[in-house]
Amino acid sequence: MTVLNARTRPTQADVAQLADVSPSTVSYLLSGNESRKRSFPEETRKRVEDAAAELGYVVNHRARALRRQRSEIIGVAYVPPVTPWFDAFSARALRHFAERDYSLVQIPFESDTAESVQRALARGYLDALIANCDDQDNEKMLAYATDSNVPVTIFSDTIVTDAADVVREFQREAVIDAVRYLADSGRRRIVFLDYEAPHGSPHVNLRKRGYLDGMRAADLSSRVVTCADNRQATYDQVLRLLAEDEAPDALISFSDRGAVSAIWAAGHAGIRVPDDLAVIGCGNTAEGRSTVPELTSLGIPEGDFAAIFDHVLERIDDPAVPCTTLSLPWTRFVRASS
Amino acid sequence: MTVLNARTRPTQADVAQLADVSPSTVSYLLSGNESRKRSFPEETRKRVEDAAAELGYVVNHRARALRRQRSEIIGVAYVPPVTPWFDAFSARALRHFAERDYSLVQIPFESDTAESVQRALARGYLDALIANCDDQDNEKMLAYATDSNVPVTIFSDTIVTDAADVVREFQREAVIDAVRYLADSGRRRIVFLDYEAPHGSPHVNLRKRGYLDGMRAADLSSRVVTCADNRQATYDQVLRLLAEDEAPDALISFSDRGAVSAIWAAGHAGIRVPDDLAVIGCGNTAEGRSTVPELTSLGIPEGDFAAIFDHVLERIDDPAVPCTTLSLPWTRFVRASS
DNA sequence: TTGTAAGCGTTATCAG
DNA sequence: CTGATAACGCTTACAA
Repeated sequence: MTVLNARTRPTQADVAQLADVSPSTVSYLLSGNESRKRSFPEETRKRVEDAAAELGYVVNHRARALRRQRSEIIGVAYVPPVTPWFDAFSARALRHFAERDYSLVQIPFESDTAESVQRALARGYLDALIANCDDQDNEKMLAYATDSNVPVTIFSDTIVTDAADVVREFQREAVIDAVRYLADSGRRRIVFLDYEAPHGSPHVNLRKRGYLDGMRAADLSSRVVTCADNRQATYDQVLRLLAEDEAPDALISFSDRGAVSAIWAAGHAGIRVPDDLAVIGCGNTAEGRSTVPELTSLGIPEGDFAAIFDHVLERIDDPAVPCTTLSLPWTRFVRASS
Repeated sequence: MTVLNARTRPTQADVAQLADVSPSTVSYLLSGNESRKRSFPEETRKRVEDAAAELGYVVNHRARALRRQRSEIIGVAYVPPVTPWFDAFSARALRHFAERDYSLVQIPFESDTAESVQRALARGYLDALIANCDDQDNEKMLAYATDSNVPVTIFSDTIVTDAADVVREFQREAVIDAVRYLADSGRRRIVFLDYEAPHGSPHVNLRKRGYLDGMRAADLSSRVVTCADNRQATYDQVLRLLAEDEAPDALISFSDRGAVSAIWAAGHAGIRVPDDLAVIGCGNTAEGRSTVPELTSLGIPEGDFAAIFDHVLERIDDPAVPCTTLSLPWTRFVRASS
């Protein structure tokens, strides 16, 4: 004998009572699969739907999650501050999963502990996790994945594992290709703008690697300038660089952000882009599109995330589906700056 | 008669069996309150803890959420792209709530529909929601809040409601104060750099309002320059502005971002900041700290979010706690640029 | 000090 | 076509 609590949301039992059917009928009609639904007469279905509408019934997610062993929540983990790329990625994920009735949540975490991700995975309120972080953190993700049994997807060009789906971007190869592209168009003094890794993380800098390999292949002598992680500082450094006797005729930047600063610096040094100086960034972010001239950039092609998302859903549906390695090679988006 | 599924995580029943106690004992010991725990002899507790460790038991969040009617997940909703301010805010929230055993998730949503927030609230997997958006979206949040019964907190200087906690930032008053500050230090030609609202949203621009009111109070004639939402464009506009005959001797920008572009423009026009031109931004973001000279900015003081977070927790613990209006007035952070 | 048992709201099996 | 009924894993009176 339960007194109906006014503060509490209506349950299927309430709907059943009002529609004068059994709770299981309500369950079938309100959240069963389509074919099962069709086995009910139109009249019953309407009665139930009306009753639900009248009471403002909406399914209790907690109960459903327990019973179905599925929360219909997918998480994307990242280390703040958010990058424009990650922003775009989440937006695509949000839409893709929403169409399939999944919620998407972002889990920001601190790189040293990754505590919030660990908590999320241990508590098990996620059906899957997509992590966008460096290899150091990726290793943690793999560990959490194995002892929480939650399907995890990571982005890494180097890690080999069967504990998680891995997305390969082939960053190194993309930069090699960019160097070749510049060399082919006659550039000789190509300089790489690098950034110090945050927190002295020891992860491999594949973009720099690609630059060095590319330069060696083109038989050009390489030069790396390490910039401070700060627009103004980058700007100043590029300004000095361009004032040198043997000034570069092309720049490849670790990030679009650095490349944008370089374009500004060139502009104010009276150096024409791309005529006197070609500039290429990495990331293919929105920021690069709003400079004058527009920035050529290397990055993940838009529109190809679907394969990743779908594989995540497959793994949720059937845990026996094996982890795979997905290829999502960076593309060269040639715009006005090169 | 259930066969223990190998893929399934151990339950309290498994722990109980191994430790040779009843399931409720395990529950009390592993997730009961402290005083209850102390009523068990050390020996039992140790047996249970050892068994749990051996099996790698971790509480099933879905079952607990159903039973406790509480998910211990708090959401912060926002419209991408993320702002530096929101980044900082989430980081503080993450830490504050984590210390109290709550998870924090971010819910990005699209401003026109707010569908993902609606879904999250309807499904009820959040114990509370903090939304950071403009008044247009805030109205939606209020509607969702009332029909989902989830405690919601919004940021608004104008909305009056008892359906949600409201945080007042007093942006208008802060800008009035900034104008007075500039006027007192002898500035006369103070210009406001404004931005067009995205998607033509009709929300009140309290910063501009404050500027206009402040100028009137100081008996100065006002001038608003509306910039495109784009660093380069702002830069160019400020450059033109500074080349005028009656060039401004002070700028107040709607955002730190715009103020930073202004500082750069001044630098390249050979105009000294702050001697010839004072610059003040809004938001007190990290970006402003990395310019030369450092940017004076208006914004929420760091370290005062605790009151907001604690009130959220109070409302979770007791739904009868009434909604309040919290004051978190913007402060003037005077640095080198003014 | 510990165990029994009744739920939390939903889904799925199975019988009618 | 519909309705009992038994879980899902955990919490918490209440009983022993």
